[in-house]
Amino acid sequence: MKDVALRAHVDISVVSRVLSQDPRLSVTAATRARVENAVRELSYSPNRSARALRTSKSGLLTFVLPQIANPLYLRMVSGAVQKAKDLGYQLVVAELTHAAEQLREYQASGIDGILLATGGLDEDQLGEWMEGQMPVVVVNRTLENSENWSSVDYPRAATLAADHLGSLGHRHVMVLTGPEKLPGWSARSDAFRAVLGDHETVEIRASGLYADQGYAAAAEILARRQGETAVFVTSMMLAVGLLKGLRESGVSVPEDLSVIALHDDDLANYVSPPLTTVALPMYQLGQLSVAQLVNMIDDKKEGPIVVTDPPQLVVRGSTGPPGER
Amino acid sequence: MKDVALRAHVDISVVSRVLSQDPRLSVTAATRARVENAVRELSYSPNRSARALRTSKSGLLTFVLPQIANPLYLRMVSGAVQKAKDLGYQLVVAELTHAAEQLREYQASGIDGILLATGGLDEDQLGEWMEGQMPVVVVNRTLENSENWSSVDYPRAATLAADHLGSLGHRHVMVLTGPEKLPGWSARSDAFRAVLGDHETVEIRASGLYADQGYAAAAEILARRQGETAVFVTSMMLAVGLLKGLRESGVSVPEDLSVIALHDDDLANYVSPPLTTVALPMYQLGQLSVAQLVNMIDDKKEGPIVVTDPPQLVVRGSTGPPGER
DNA sequence: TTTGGTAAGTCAATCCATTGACTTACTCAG
DNA sequence: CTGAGTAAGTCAATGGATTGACTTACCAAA
Repeated sequence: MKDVALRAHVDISVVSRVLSQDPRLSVTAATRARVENAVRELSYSPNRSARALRTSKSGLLTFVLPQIANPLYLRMVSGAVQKAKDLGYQLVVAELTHAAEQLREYQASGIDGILLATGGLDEDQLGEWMEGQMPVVVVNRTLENSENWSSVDYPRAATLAADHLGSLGHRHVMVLTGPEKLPGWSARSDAFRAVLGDHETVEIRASGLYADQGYAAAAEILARRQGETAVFVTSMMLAVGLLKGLRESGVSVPEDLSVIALHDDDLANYVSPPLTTVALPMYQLGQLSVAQLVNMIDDKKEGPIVVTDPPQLVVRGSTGPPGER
Repeated sequence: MKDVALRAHVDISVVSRVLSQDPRLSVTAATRARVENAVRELSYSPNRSARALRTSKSGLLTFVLPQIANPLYLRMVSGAVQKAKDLGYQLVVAELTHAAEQLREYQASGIDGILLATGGLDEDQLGEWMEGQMPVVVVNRTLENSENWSSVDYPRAATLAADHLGSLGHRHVMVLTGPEKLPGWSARSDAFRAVLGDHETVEIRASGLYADQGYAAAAEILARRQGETAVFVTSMMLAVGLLKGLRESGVSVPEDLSVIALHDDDLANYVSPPLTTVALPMYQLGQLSVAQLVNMIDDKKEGPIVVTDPPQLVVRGSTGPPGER
């Protein structure tokens, strides 16, 4: 920066102010141009560490994930990386371990804010994260005691799925959800019930959110089935496992049983039969969550965010008209 | 740090030296203890930005990926994150865009080193990355003009696959590989040929490394097939797509054609039939690559790394004895 | 001609840790 | 008792950018 100042024949403070667009500085156009040229000629770019030290902002955000290797999260991460870059931040990824410990660490390492994709933490556990003085946005779920969350439109997605099944002629449907009693989750199945009518819908809880647990849930689904002709699954990986379970039990999809799931991924194309899904804008969710977090960091207040890009029904082979039985 | 020094009745330079284990400092055990207590009591931890400024080391590594959402890379990323944390670094993720531009950016942002998972760059393009003065480790492939790469043992993995097919009775096998003429890739199929004998093996090149391209390759495989009873696929996602292509063409796996692929992922369980694979230690690859990169940063010389954990054959449903045709 | 006001910059402290050079008080050999 | 040597610390410059306070020169109004 000193070199730039020298070359432009100004004080380094002018350089700093020009670069950071300080409104309190007034400069002639000529001076400004000299500075900008010097910056270009020396291909100068400010030292992040120095800036971080002075401003006590590191320009780093951490995205904390329960497990890195989950396709669902990746879209979000991808969107978050992109947006972070646009806003001048860098995104560090980390796996969820112990809240208190991790928080201390991030505090110490000068992270500016945290994106938290929890999958399966209850509000108490989340409390630990929110109580620190570090900005945290909880991604992909709603929260009752806080505004710092972001989500996609699950009720609407569930409605889309229900409409699809309804229009195929299904009247009795089971719901397969994850283990938690999370506000977000129940909204999914609530919206779903609304469309198909009020009668009792059997809801099965898988013990997790991954394919294995969906596979394991197949048995329970078949055992408790009473004339239902379709299964609505609230998370794609569960459905992938379920499909395998059904296949091995000799249930043919969609003739015997239709399956539809929330969330879409390329993978849905490659299971057999290809899985009908409702695609949700997870990339945008990542982007908007970063924007929201950065706003918090900058003390611009902002409420919760629900991504407005509409869910898309992706019809593949796992849904069809109910068979006559 | 000043507070700690005050509390321990020493100069802050003593604190600094105790904390960074400077061998040039000599202190009495008592003084050292006082410092350590003060650190604990104030739960002090050094300011990363200040340290970064002073030492011009940011403690940040960037893992550059062609696309974040690929399960293969994720294991590596996961291992890398873990190891980086152990070594006191944080891992930033980024998607591959334009080399020169990205390099400048990382230089400016004070990144200490780069892990580069290229999938499909040729050595020229890689050259751009290697020529800067920034430490770069190219992950998951070999390089001819540089020592800065890390890989897993592909020849051995290919041998395992070949042995498996051989012991099932297959004698004529096709190979489906990715598009590049990369040293790493040909090593895979070379080792493979060695086991099954010298006769010409038909090698099909998919136009990419993802499921779609495997799907597209199915047609070519069937067209060029001449009595081969198995396909060896050098990358799992290709095989996943291939399986779908074969299914749609009415080829039954493994009765008509066995399929075996390199790399394993949970996903292999959920395609139909479940895919037989050779699992490679990608998590360890991520770990060791970080270790290697950090050594480079610290100027400890280190050659290329090949992860020694052995590949594991994972037999699932996509391989079987050749059918009589 | 003086005064006030403003545009255009400049000054210098500050963020916090690191590190080469230096001091001080001892101990021990001669 | 003296000088050399060492253990145990201390001093202070340094890294690069930011920012509140201050200066200087010039113009316009009275």
